[in-house]
Amino acid sequence: MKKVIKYITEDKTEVTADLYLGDCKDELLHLPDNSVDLIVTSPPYADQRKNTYGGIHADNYVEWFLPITQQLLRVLKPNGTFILNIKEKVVEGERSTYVIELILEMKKQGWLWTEEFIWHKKNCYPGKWSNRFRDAWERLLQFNKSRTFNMYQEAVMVPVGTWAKTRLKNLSDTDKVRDTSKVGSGFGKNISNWVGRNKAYPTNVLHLATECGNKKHSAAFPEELPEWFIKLFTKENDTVLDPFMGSGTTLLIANRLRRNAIGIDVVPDYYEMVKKQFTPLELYICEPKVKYEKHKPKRRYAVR
Amino acid sequence: MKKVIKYITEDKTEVTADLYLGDCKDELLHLPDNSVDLIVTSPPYADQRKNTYGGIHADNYVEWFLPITQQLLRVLKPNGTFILNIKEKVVEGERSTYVIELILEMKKQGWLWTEEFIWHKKNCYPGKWSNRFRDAWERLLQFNKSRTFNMYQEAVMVPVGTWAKTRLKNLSDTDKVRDTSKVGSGFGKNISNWVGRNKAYPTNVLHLATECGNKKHSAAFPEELPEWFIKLFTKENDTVLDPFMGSGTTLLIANRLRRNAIGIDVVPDYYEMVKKQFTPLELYICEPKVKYEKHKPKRRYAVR
DNA sequence: GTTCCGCATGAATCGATAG
DNA sequence: ACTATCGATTCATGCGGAA
Repeated sequence: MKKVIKYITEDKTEVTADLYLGDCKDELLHLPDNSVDLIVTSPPYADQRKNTYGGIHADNYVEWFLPITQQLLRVLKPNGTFILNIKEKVVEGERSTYVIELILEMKKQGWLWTEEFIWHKKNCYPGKWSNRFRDAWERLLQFNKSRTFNMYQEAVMVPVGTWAKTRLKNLSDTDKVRDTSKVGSGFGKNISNWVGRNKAYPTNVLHLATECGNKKHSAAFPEELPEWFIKLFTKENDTVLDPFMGSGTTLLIANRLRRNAIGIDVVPDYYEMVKKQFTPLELYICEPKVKYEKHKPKRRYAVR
Repeated sequence: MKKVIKYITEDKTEVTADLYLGDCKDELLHLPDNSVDLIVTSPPYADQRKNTYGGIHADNYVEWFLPITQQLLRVLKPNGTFILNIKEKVVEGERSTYVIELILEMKKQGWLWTEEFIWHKKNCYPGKWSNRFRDAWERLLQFNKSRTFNMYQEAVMVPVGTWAKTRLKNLSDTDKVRDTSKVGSGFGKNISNWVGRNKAYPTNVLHLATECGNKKHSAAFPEELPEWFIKLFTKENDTVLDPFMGSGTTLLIANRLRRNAIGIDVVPDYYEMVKKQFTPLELYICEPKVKYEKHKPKRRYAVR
């Protein structure tokens, strides 16, 4: 099953959102070879989310996942990137090893394990104390088909530390904040050219907040996470795939950043929910780009 | 070779520091079974520290390390804990797999892999590459012999004078600006929210800086790291072991916290340096315990 | 005694050059 | 061809000396 939603932005750029309902192992067969620039996904963890995904047992997890990664390897472009958000769970007081076993098996498939980013979750509720240690991080495994993958580092630069404040004396605090938010919105590339050296390249630790407000969806995936990787590994009009789209956060961000999106989910409720999300109630008149992009761009749409 | 240094604190408590010079695989044979409460160590990483430790090649690392973990398993008490600080390096554009292979092999030895803490390094090594960001984290793998290991969470949750307060006291503008900018919405966007709290909420991510001021030795091991684990996994008069003691940071902290310490190192220079460190020039008059341990306890010493 | 500023120093990584 | 060494790149921290 397939549904294509096409957006035409004010500058005549088309970005699409293709939705598939079904097991991604099967639905991925519909995608051609070497057609996806970035895969960002957060598959169901072992024995998690039993109600929706049926709960894959930790012992069978690798076996279950490998046919999918085989397909992902096929559809990914030679210079594309696969970001896998996963964390092993604790079973009877011990950490399961299916994640590290999966890494070793994927290498045998031909994947390169190029990096492991850490998502360092920040506490949303500073006043709330628990009697247990909070699990404050998750793995973001990066896999590639080639060592020469595409990477647009300037898109995700961060403000430099205060040690360089002598250089920034002429800039006010509001200037700095405004520059930051502008970069954060995903537009206005290469601001560092005219701001000077007040930006630094980030590290492989992402210090982001967990999603606090939105508890509608089971998968609490902060928007900043896919946004960061989409900006880092794709350019406009590239294609982003999420084979376990869930509530569709990755797709939404991809379209917002003018990337084409492909989403797959086996759960009809998720599929319908995302479909609705991608169907605006009205046609909007296109507006010109606004400086600093505080809003989400209006767009016309068509369903074919 | 062995050297025992005994401290007698003001409340008649004795804490000792045992130093061994030699390969820890051999020296560990001198320790009795089930005699150590906590092992905290940072072995030489693969292809690292060539000038001092010879540099173990990544391909041989697991084979080299397993006999040592076998001994560590023997000397650790049934309810003790082993904290292993390690990080794989990049080889030909890919992350080495020797660390995750080591985990799998240690499980075969009987170890339980119970937790993985993350050391998020505030000041990581600089550099820029076209396909990679700076590496800002290291693994702190926790292994146990039993699921019912000793853990004194109150010690690290308990307030003041510890890790949390010192960190917050030095809260830099970098923290505020950068964290705020990275998080678009919601609250809890800022570490400064923690200021004023009298309790540290423990997570499995430790956000610490390396110490690059110490020019004498190469051990960039921040004191807070062993301190945190020693408080978490031992009580006073317990025994802490570091089979790769290096500059002896772990031992020093252990004694300071009134834990017995055992250190091993194969490098004579390190051995001599640590020995000197544990030999104060004067006898100090004992002082009463100060609340929250803001000071380093004075102590008498004896060498036998 | 503060605050400020200059400076060396890192468990790094890549690509080119040398043996 | 394959391994070993070297230069270039980069940024936060804490120390010491100065204002």
